[in-house]
Parts: sequence; structure tokens; C-alpha cells
Amino acid sequence: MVVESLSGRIPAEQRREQILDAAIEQFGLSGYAGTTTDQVARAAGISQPYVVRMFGSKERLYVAAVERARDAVLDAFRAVLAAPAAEPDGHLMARLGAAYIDLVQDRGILRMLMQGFLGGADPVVGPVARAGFLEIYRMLRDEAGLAAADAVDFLAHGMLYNTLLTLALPEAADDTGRELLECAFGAKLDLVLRAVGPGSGSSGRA
Amino acid sequence: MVVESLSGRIPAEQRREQILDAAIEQFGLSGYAGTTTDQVARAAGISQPYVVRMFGSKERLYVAAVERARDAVLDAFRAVLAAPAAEPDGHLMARLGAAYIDLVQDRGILRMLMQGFLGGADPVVGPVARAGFLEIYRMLRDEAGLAAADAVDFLAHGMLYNTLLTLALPEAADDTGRELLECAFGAKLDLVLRAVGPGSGSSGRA
DNA sequence: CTCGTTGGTAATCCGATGATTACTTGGGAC
DNA sequence: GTCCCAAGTAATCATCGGATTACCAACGAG
Repeated sequence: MVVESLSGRIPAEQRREQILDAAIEQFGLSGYAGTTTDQVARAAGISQPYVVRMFGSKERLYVAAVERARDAVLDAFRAVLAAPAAEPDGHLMARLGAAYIDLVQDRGILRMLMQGFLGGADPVVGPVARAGFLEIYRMLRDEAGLAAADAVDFLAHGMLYNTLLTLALPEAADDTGRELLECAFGAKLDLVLRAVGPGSGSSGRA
Repeated sequence: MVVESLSGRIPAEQRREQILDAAIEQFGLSGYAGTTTDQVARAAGISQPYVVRMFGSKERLYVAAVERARDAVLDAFRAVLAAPAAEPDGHLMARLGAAYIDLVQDRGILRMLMQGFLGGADPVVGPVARAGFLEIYRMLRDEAGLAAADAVDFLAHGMLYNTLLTLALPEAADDTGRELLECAFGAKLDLVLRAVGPGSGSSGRA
């Protein structure tokens, strides 16, 4: 997970990417206010002042992390559109859905997206989050060619995925929870559970 | 919005309710870490130490606020089930959906719910949030009598509502946004927009 | 009236945290 | 080699925030 390569003196752009990876993980877990720049720095393997100096402020780092999470979604969907349909019975929406499930196996990205949505009321984060969401919708409609109603249905179930996964239901579900998961994810459930594994799989804190 | 009644010496239980109302509003806006106990206290019209003493700690107050938001949802749905169906064509799910839209006109409750979901990874909030979500699901299935697939579909669209509303899309939508809103809310859109009104309606900070 | 219980606050403490400043080191150009 | 810029850190600051302590004030019972 965390960058392990004992890294002396790395070009700034590469370091920037490492910081953003760490920021998504940490901000995703604890939100903007709940995450310290020092946590991000440690996760990226550098010192706290360098994080601040690289991005100017914590707030700007946060916005960059939100944008990066949005780009991850857009990239994942565009990869599906670029790839040839292997199976003829695989409808586009199903393939997009599977790609999304795959993407958000990285719970950092998933939670970062959700954090972004919740920032809708914030004067700085809000506009970024709204524009990002609409960009994804436009992509589904214009590039993937989904009808508006289909795109909305796709998004709705995506949001349910988001909720169930951030709730960590797959990791800790009783009978009711399992029924809900089966019904929500359908055939994709094994995709979800494969990553969780048979163990309790509780990922500890940093 | 904020309790205005110049209130000297109020019974503790009543004060507790005021604090919880304020907590839902504030925590919903800024999350757990982003909200100070002093903000909650001011919004409730009392002093900061009293808030802490009443609930023991900020964390316990937060958990209580999450539970209260959950109860608000359960109560709203049970009210629908208890009321006689006025119109025969009004399907149960549509009536439940309308009740939900109505409930989350209070954006504080809406955002508090979302904050709770995002706390799924937290060792304290997580279990509460998971149990609360499953409780709502069980209610839909057992008390409302929805088929599991219908309940899941209902929840999925509810989660899309949540996202669109926390993003504050109704308050600030371009053409794409309006199309998305129309498609997502359908006939319920006027219910949503009625509260927002023709003005910009940007509700200021506390 | 007085007294104890409940409702409530002012003052204060201590740790945490984002930012700033000043400093050090590595490595490529020539 | 030496020079200089990019990469990076240690030390420090000012502020904020949750919790604690000690104290004050209504109100009802007797």
C-alpha cells in the first residue's frame, strides 16, 4: 500500500504523485479536517513541511486529491470504452459496472469520492465536486452513449455500491447484510468478496 | 433555524434535544473533526462545557447525532405505513420516496446520514452506521413488505438522491445538471425545487 | 427562609496542527 | 572542481479545541 521504496531525492513531479496517493488514502479515511498534513507526509515518506510547500496549503492538496479521484473514475470508464467487447452478451453498462467495482477495490479512491460529494456545501470543494460529478455523467451520456435514463440508473446503483462499501458491509455483514449485498451486487458480488477474502480482513489504522 | 427562544434554565432532556438538533446541523455540514463542540454549543444557545458534560465527550455526541438521524428516517417511513393511502394509484414505494424527499428537505439530516455512512471505517462510528443502515433495510423489507429487489432499488435511488442533494446540485445546476435532476427525481423534482426556490437560495454559514 | 439539587457558565489547561523560516544536501552543467 | 538550482528537513510559532475545574444561580421541598 504505502510507498516503500527507500527514496532519496526524487523528481518533484513523481513526488507529487506519491503525495497525492497518500492524500487520497488518508483524506478518504478521515476527511479533510480529520487528516493532518503530517499523516499524509508520513504515508508519502517525506516531511510535513514539504507537503505543505509542494501544494501551497492543505486545502489545495485536498482539492487536488478530489480531482485525482474523479480522474481515476473517468480513466477507468474510458478504458472500458476503448477496449473491444470480449463477450457479445456483455452489455456496456455491465462492463462499466464491473470496471467501477474493480476501481473501488482501492477503498481510498472510493472514500475520497464520497468525501468529495459531502463537500458539496463547502464554498471551495463544492464547485469542484459538482463539476466532477457532472463530468462523469456527461461522459456516460456522450462518450459511452447511454440514454439519460440509463445513465441515471447506472449512477444510482453506483451510489449504492459506494454506500455499501464505505460502510464496510462486505467486511462485516450479518445474514441481513449478506442478503442485501447479494441483491445489490448480483453477479458482481464475487468480484467484491474476492478482495475482502474469507478472513475478517479488518484493515488497521495507520 | 437556530433555537431562538431566549431560554433560561430548561429541563435537561429538552436541552439535550436542542443540542442534538444543533449537532446534526453542524456535524452534517463539517463532519466530526471539522466541527467544534463550541459551534454546536453556540447553535444550541448554550456554553461549550455544557455540551461536553451533557454527552460525556464529543464522540458520544456524534454517535447520538448519527442515531438520531437514523431514527428520523425510520420515523418518516413508519409514518407513511401508518397513514392510509390517499390515492389508489400511489404505489407504496412512490409514497416512501416522497416522504424521504420531504424529510431531507432538512439538509442537516441528509448530510448527517451521509457523514454516518462515511464513518463506516471508524471503529466507533462504523458499527453504529452499519447497524442503522441494515435496520432501515429490514424495515423496508419486513414492515413495508417490499421484495428484497425492490428494497434495494429503492435504496439505490435514495443514495442517488443523497448524492445529488449533498452536492447541492438543485441550488447550482447548469443545463446538464438540470437534465440529470429531471431524470433522477422525475415527478418528484418539483418537490425538491419547491424548497430551493427561484432565488439562488445559498444558505450562509453559521 | 434555607437548603440541596439541578442547570449552567467562566477560566484555564495542554496537546495538536498548519504554516513559516532558515538551513542542508545532492547532482548535473561546464 | 565549483557553482547553482532543485529537493528536502529541523526547529519553531501561533492558534485552536476538547476537556477539566471551580464556581454561580434558579427552583422546589420542608
